[in-house]
Amino acid sequence: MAKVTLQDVAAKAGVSIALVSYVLNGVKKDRISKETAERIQQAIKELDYRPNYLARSFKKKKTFNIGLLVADIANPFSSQLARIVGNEAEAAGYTITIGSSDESATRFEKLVRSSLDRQVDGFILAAPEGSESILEYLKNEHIPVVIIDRYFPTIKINSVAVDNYESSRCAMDEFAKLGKTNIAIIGYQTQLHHLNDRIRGAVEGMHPAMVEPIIKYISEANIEADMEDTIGLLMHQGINGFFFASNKLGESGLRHLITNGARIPDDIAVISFDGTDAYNFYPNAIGCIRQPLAEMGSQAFQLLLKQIENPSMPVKQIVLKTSFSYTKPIKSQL
Amino acid sequence: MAKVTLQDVAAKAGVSIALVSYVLNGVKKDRISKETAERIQQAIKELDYRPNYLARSFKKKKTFNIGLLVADIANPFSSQLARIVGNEAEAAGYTITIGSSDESATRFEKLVRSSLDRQVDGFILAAPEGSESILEYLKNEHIPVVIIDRYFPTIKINSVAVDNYESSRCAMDEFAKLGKTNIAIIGYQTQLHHLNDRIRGAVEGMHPAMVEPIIKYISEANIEADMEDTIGLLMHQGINGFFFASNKLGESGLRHLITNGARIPDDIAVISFDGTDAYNFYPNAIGCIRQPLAEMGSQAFQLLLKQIENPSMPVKQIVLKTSFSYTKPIKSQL
DNA sequence: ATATGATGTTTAATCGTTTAAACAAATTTT
DNA sequence: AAAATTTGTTTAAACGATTAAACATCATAT
Repeated sequence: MAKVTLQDVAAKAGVSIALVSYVLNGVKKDRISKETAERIQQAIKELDYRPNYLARSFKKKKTFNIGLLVADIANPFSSQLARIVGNEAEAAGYTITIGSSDESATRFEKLVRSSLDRQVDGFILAAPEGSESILEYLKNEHIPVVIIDRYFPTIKINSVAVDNYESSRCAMDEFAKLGKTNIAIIGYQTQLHHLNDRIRGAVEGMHPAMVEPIIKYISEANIEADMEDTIGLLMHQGINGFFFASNKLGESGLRHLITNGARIPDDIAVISFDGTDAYNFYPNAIGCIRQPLAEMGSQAFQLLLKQIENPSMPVKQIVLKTSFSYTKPIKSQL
Repeated sequence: MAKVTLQDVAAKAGVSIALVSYVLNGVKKDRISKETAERIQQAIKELDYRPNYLARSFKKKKTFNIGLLVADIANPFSSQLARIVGNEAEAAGYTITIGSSDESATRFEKLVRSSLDRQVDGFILAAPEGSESILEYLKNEHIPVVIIDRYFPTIKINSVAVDNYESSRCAMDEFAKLGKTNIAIIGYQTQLHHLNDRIRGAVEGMHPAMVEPIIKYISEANIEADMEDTIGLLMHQGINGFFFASNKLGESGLRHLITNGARIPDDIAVISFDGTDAYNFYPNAIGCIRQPLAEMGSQAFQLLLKQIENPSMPVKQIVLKTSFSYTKPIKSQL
């Protein structure tokens, strides 16, 4: 019942543990006699030997485990990312340990520390507001890191993100096409650059025919109440185009637009940066800026892997393109 | 730059590594002189020493890591569970490693094996169809396990689940209240007992006034197409009550009910076992059997913890109650 | 004065691997 | 036939912690 170790295999095959290890890892292949190798393989099979990865990791100082710290694991953006990174990692023989910072820098730092204590080989991080110092620390310690979804202009560090500014700017063309000229831009009250880029992009994407947009900042801790107030107010100000800067904002905003009797898209057009499954339940077409999640996850992991294998790799900041499309509303036959 | 070890701390404090370890772990408190202890604490702080958990786990044969294998990490049921278990674990000083079997027994076994190789202290498992043999194996090896959400009648093993049969049976009373008598029951084509219990419960929950229910089995691999056919067919058979046996079935079913022009709940009432966020976007009230996710996760972890601490603990099978409620549809002011 | 006990600290083995270095035996080169 | 090389295998140290046991030193009881 006790765990089978190299020792047991070696005893059974009548060789030293070193030889078993060599066979197991395929090193010194040319030096080991065919018969011995076979005998060892046989013993491994018969005893159903399974290496103790803990011992191996300990000795080799490599855990094949990476820390993935997302912003909010309950958000489909995060959970899908986790799934993609997980698959990518598995294919490369790595496992991931997922943590959710819930956008708290304190919690984030705690998670980073605890992952470090567990000797992760690297990190993929959706770092929250105020996490610059811990990122600097990781950089100084030469710990492989890839920032995902976000970026921090003051820190030169590997990252994978989308072009938030440009995507938002272009989305305004859609409002223009539909003849919407009174635009409201709903964003978070935040210091995160990638989110503020969305606002900036939208603002600077206004067409000449449009009036000065109204910008509202929602507090993340209080989305529902804030949104209710905001939408209620704006409905009486002739807004005919809403731009929501995140999937959660859009979800909440849409709900309140409906309760306020908005007719979408005839009276009011809606564009959201990213979406959720719930959008597909909505009876009207919503414009969505789609993020290439699969590519983000895959690129982030590959970049991290390169960095793990070559710690002195020059910093690489990958910016991916988004795509734009409308949801296909379910049309009732009634 | 190199990692600070006990060795370094010991050298700095001018003591042996054993003493540092004792201070670190708070053992032999009464034997260590106050001055030495302070000197060591000082050295720990000055060097910013952080224990190598890998080494510790290796020595103590305890990783404080548990494997959480869910059915499908993309399903909110799974991801929320992961979040809850993760928090519960964190509070107890454990980490979790999440895997998604995607309901494949082969993949499930692979994940279990790989977690074992990494020396997890135990498992919380949403075991898929056909995983009995690997569960037996875990049981025989006395590896702490808690099955969650499901159960396997042939295996006596710790579990936390809801009363699927009773919940479904009682849900039929709702149809009765609404005067719905022609019920369609939509389930998965599966061998999983907890899912079939839902069907059985619904069937045996029929009221005398109801006609024999129609039961349809959807293939999980092909939900959308199967559901389209099924709903299309049933709409012409005078069905006025739909019971969906899972959140995903309900989501898909609702979509197709809308496209088929169903008027909910006037003509057709809908009850679903569990729901998703998308349900809240739906303009009509949907009956939902709600699972006590937080309690499931918490109980599962606590049960596992007890088992880890006392491996000879008698098997405990926890059955939790569900609750029933309708979604609050968003009403347009139009 | 000597045995006994308490106090404070160190020694050394151990966990299961990996891997450089040493070694012995067989083979090839001089 | 001695030297050099190749082939096949073993020895032993190391990774960073834990912990039982040993060891001093000092205080107290006899």
